[in-house]
Amino acid sequence: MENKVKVARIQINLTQQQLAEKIGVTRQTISLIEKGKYNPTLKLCLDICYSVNKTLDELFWIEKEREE
Amino acid sequence: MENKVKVARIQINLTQQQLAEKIGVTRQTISLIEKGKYNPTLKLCLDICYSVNKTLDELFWIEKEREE
DNA sequence: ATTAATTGTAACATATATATTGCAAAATTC
DNA sequence: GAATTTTGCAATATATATGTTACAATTAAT
Repeated sequence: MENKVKVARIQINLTQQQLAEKIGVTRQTISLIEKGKYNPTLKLCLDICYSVNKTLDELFWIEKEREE
Repeated sequence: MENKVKVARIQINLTQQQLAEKIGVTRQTISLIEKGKYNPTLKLCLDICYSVNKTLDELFWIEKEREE
């Protein structure tokens, strides 16, 4: 579950801890999401988006791999 | 957790059952998501997007309510 | 080089997303 | 309007997202 959370977070100069607090989630959750090891909930994705001023597509969109 | 899944699904003429099968999930899950009673997983959101040819922002984006 | 701050990760607990089955209500079709 | 399809929903079960705590590894600051 790759994404661009880490880049966006660093762009606005937040640590995982600070982002987590802003959202109201634990740092571990942020860490695991950034590492692509979690499949986050839509609500959490939205909260992350709001906190870093990005949209869902900007942070979480993944082009569908072609199926032939 | 409002969204535009139902509209998109009807646009391409699928029943909940058909969409569910296309995605590999149960009809109940689709039903609850359309009703806004579920907070789906990012992976599931993406799979729905792929199945109805929409992006995350198109189906699931919710403008942040202004806080003050 | 040490210290402090940040991040990765593991084990276990809890909350909740999703599955399963079944049936009732609505909507479509004939 | 009866039959069929589609959808809503309830109860229970299972899988997994997230929390909690703690510590190691890495990076930044002094």
